[in-house]
Amino acid sequence: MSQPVAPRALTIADVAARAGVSLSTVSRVMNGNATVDPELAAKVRAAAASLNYSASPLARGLVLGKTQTVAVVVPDLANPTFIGALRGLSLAAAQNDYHVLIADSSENVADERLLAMEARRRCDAIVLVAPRMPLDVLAELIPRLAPVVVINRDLPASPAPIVAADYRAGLIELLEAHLSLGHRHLVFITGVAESASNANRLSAIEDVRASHPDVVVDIVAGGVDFESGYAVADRVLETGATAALAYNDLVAMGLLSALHEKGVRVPDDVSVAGFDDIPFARYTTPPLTTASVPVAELGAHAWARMWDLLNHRAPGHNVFLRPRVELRGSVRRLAAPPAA
Amino acid sequence: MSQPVAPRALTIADVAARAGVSLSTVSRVMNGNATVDPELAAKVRAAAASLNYSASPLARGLVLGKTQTVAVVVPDLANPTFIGALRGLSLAAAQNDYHVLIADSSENVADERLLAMEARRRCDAIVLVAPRMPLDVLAELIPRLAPVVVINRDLPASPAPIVAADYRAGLIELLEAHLSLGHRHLVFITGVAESASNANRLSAIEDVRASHPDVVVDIVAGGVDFESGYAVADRVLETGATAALAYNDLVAMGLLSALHEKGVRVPDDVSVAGFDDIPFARYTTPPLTTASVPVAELGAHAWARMWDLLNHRAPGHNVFLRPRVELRGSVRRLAAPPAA
DNA sequence: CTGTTAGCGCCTTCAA
DNA sequence: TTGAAGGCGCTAACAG
Repeated sequence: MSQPVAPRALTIADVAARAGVSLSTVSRVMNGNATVDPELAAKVRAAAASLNYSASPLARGLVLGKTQTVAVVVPDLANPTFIGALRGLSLAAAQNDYHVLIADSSENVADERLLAMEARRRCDAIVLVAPRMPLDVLAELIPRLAPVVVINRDLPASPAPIVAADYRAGLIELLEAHLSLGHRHLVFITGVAESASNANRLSAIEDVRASHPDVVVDIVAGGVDFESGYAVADRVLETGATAALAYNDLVAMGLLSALHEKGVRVPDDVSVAGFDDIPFARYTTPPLTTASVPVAELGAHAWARMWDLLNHRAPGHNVFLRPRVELRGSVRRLAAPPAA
Repeated sequence: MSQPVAPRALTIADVAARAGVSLSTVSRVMNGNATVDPELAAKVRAAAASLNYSASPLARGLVLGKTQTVAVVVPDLANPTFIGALRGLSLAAAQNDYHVLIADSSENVADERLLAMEARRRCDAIVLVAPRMPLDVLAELIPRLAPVVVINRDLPASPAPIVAADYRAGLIELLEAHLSLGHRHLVFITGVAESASNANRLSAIEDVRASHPDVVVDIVAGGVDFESGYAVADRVLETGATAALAYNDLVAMGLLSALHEKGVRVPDDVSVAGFDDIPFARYTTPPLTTASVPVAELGAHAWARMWDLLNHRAPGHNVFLRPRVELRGSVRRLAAPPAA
């Protein structure tokens, strides 16, 4: 036997009948619109309360042309970064009585375009988290999805507000932190070659190389997951670097694990750092030094921009959050500092 | 300047005009309903295609009384279990052209009821993940939200289909696995006392105690997070148990960390196990033995039940997924087994 | 200040 | 087979 369905909700007509007024009066009272005779208003409110009435969002949406809902397009709900952003956004949106629809493309870049357009039809706006979407597709898509807020992409002259972490600046800070600790020979484990965020990282390295001619930064091809980090341990060690910086925490954790198995001590034999500060970074052995990306804040800022857009206000300036260096046990000081 | 909004979508009237037919004909063609003259149908389809028309989900929703959307009520998007379920559900729902609205109560049990009812108004059904919601509230709420599917609660004679992990059975298996490895003195670190899932765990322990009179299982009060595990290390060691089983992986990881700092070797000095198999459990040092809860499958099963409900079919039987023991490096064999 | 009317965009009887 | 008309539940002009 199938589960009985909740009884049909009451309509505005039920309330009107109960209160002995017209539909419009009820509507007005419910929306606090025009002025209504206090006595009637009270009657209406009483009727609505006793009937436990609330207006159908669907019907309101149709006539008002707005759904009180935004869709978030994410590539993969398994990724802590996206979840964090989703969470931050969802909480902030709820504060403004907005709802969040999720559109998980499950890493299928090809479908992302359609998915977003589809989602847009049932929503008032789109929050786009699409790290892999080609720039030209993005450029064509944004006007059709508007209002849109873009997370973690740096689009030149984007018509859509952008909220992103500044991975480049973050990595520079992380590299500099290593230099301050006396490291002069580093090795960076890359992500996937094609990705924009990987280019960011490499550009940061160029920057540091240029400003510190005495420093060597080797590059080892890596990946984005634990296994990648695990796999490159030998190549990392071969460089002879005193510190290894991984594309992200997952890779760093893989490296940590491989080094542990090989009997290479961290940080005594080699220092290791990650990037992102995912929830478990602080719980590795030793705790992982990393650059923390405030993912929930990303979501909250995205909502702030979105809220402006929805209210036809100029959105706040594009915001780039600087990841913060979290120095933990996996990185050690190389030379004793001069006495202060 | 505010971002321009996407142009208003075309209506069925535009298509009708373009094809030179009536609205109803377009509607029929779009829905493949009544039979339409093939020639006309072709014209309509051509018009729709050239105009890039698709029906307004909002308007359809209003007249059809269904939104093609379900809401998932979760206590906290930061919890890997809920995310896993959400992901599994979202992917499965998408297969059936259904959309997922998230309703994050941010652990606010008091608001959960209202949140769910609110969400229900804009959706066709509710998936409820509410581990802390009192039974009586649940009982009162379910009929009003129907159709509903409940995740990870074991309600006696529930009118709503249930999809859950069998924590009790899982813990028994995990305990037995320890016994097979020669452990005779265990210690269990509890979660929060009030929670139903904690009661499950304790009941599992009673079960094992009863069937193995020679085995000692001590109990230490713990919690649900890393810090709790970290804090109870001394009390765990004081028991003299050869193996510690934590309420969940987070607690186990905290314990692991504290033991490491104290110079207590795992698993040589003491074995440690968690529960859940969160994504990072395999990456601890040593890799954490645990009982893996298939969270994404939970979501997929939930959707299957939901799909039945939505199609007025009797839903599949309630399903309890048995967590699987994942024996990893954090637990060791105590006595050499007799030669086979 | 209140009620009547006309849609929002679509689907579905009902006649033709 | 097709078109016209009514209505899903609500809001926003428009009269009164």
